[in-house]
Amino acid sequence: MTETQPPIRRGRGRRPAAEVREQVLAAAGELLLAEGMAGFTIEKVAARAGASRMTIYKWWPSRGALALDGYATKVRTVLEFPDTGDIEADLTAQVLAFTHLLTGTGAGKVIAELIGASQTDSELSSAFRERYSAPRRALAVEAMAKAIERGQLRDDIDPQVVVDQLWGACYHRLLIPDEPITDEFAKSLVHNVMLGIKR
Amino acid sequence: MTETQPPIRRGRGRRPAAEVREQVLAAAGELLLAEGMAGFTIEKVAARAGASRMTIYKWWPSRGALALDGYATKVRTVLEFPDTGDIEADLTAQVLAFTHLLTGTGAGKVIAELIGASQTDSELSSAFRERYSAPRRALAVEAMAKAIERGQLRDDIDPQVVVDQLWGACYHRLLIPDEPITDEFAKSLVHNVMLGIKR
Amino acid sequence: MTETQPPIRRGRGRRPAAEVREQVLAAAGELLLAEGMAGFTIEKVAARAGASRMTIYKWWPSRGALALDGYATKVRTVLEFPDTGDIEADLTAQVLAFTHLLTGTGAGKVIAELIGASQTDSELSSAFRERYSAPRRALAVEAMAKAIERGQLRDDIDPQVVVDQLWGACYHRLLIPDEPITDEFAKSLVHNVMLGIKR
Amino acid sequence: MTETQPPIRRGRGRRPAAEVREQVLAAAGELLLAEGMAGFTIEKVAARAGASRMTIYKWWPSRGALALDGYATKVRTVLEFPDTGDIEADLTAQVLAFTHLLTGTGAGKVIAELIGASQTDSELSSAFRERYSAPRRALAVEAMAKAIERGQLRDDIDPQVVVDQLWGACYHRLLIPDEPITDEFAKSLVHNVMLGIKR
DNA sequence: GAATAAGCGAGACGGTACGTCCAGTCTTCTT
DNA sequence: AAGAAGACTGGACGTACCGTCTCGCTTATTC
Repeated sequence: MTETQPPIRRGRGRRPAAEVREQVLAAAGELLLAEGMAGFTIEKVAARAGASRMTIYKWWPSRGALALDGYATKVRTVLEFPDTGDIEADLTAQVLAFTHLLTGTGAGKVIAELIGASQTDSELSSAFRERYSAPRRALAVEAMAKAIERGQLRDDIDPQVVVDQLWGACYHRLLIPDEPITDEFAKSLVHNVMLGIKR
Repeated sequence: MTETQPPIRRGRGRRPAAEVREQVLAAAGELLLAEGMAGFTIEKVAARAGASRMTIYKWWPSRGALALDGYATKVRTVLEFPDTGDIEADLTAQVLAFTHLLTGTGAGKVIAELIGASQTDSELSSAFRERYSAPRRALAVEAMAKAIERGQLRDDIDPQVVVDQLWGACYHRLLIPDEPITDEFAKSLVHNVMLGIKR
Repeated sequence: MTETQPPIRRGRGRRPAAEVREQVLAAAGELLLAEGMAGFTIEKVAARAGASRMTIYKWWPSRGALALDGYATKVRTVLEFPDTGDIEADLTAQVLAFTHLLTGTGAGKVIAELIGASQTDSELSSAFRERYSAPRRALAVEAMAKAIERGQLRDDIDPQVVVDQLWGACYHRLLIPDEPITDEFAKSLVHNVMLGIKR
Repeated sequence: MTETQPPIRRGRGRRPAAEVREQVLAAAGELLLAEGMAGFTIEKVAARAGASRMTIYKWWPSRGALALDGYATKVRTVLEFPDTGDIEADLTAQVLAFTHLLTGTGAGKVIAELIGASQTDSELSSAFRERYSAPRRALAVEAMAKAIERGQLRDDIDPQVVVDQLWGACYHRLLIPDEPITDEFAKSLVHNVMLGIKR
């Protein structure tokens, strides 16, 4: 059986869109991890992918949108929020997982730069919210809603706000690194908001 | 307000450094408010200020650093954290003031873009932290430390974490606007963290 | 006149070659008159004709060849050189007719641009000579040959050279417009070459 | 005496305009002769000259204008029309010199392509006329005017028209090569127009 | 009080990337 | 089986800024 390896046809004619998209996304992801958003250029992505700039402009609305897609292709994180019945434990686990993602791998820098770029790239901004932040926020909110039903949390709180106080606090230290992101920090976040800081 | 008075054409010769700096900063501030970071260009600042690009490069290490300086010149916010003895009221007042700054004026967008640009501009990043975020963080931490001494707050909490849970949550909604920044939100932030959300 | 009628969308399937050719040529002629060679693009012709670029490439070897064909379709000049027996009158009439063609309608600009493009498009160059200039040259040469036989012209002259001195002179003023093309000019051309300029 | 050889400074800073212009023109001339107008690209000229495209756009209004300048730099023909007192001999000599220029060297092709490009490049068109064709036309006209004064030519002729019948005829065969450009042709041109072709 | 040094404005330069246009090639779908 | 539709590479276009560098001035400092 002669492994007819994927030919990766080149030259001028038409190629299956899927093949091109795949190569472009791979190149985008690699470049993003290698150089960060500062060196992330449509020109460089095109060169790396062996594709034409025109093709990229046809499929992606902005530099940032391409970067996000490239990153997503590279990382493809699982989207889950296990419900053990103990909301405090679950929140702690999730926040810890998030801080580990931010600090443990190169993902922290990339996410920070994507959020940074989204401040002046509305295409990236909406793409990031729709495909990244909003779904994650929804999962956490849902888990807390269930906990309220179970009577584990007060029923007069807004879970959306709690999300900002847990994950938003982590983003804060990521984007404005006055203070470091540690496990202690992650645990304190949950602890504070669960028990309150009032004496 | 900032009466862009006639460019004061002074010929090409040497001018006092102070005068030049002043005009450059004014121009930078105006341009930042007018076009945002996206259109904020050293070239445009130089043209607006009637200054040479060389001069700007001599005094500011990066585009972002210049933008921050220009913004600071334009807004020059007061730095204070009144201590009434009631920590909950003080925190609420401060967080509300902050959200009003972010939403009420054009400052929100500028701050967001500055933080965004700081992700790929280390000069801007450190300048922002040293001159903007760190001092404000210190004030809030100090206020909470006093409240701990007064016995109003538990003594096993880390005020630094609380800062992230209050101000960081606001930054979260500013930078990733999945949810809006409202007065209700601001008040809930303080309330949640003071009493805790556990039933 | 040329009523650009609605593109006749016919779906994607096969169409009779003749129909396609006709529509492409019509589109080419219109576009040429409308925008000149500068804006004459295979892409635009295809769009105007509702045809595929591939089809055009299959039938015409170059942009210029298509333009020439389109022009010929649009103008379809009569090819005649009436012989009244008076060679001087006939030459004057023909040269005048030519200058009127060049100046009176938009044809002058188009012919000039076709000749211009033919300098870097060998397909266009040979097509233009074979289908346009050579036949006209032959007619004039033939008329003069007859006049030589009739004894109206000297028998030691080369009619080919005279063609260059009459029509070539007109092309000269068309392509390098230092001097205008007037009736006076046309008449002088014939007069000079008939009688000579020597005292 | 350490021969401080001309450094041909490179790098980013400002270079004397004259030096850059010189190198660009040299590159333009070389490229024009090497590839003709078809391959004559601002991009290639810039690369060859080690200059920035922006610089070229700043100094030359169009591709054609640059090509003409480059050609002129490369060839720098003498501009003269010797007056021996015998107008027929002088015209013959000049026309022959012109045909030799067109056929003997690579100049013919280049001139043809420049005239060709000038049909869709108004900057080139006016530059060519002002700097190339008009002065040459004026010289020939002046020589004939003197001959008229000397009584060698009829005083009712327009020298401008004669120019078209001599040089224009040559351009005709250059641009629409139905017939070749030979010495015989050149001599016939003058002969025909001097004596007339009428029997 | 005149010479000198320190900057400054102006702006050109090499570069990099942008976003666009078209050429020419190739494939898939449709009639 | 031919044509439409249209995606693809490639290359040039003209533009915008970047950061660097040189001029010619003008002012402030020094002799």
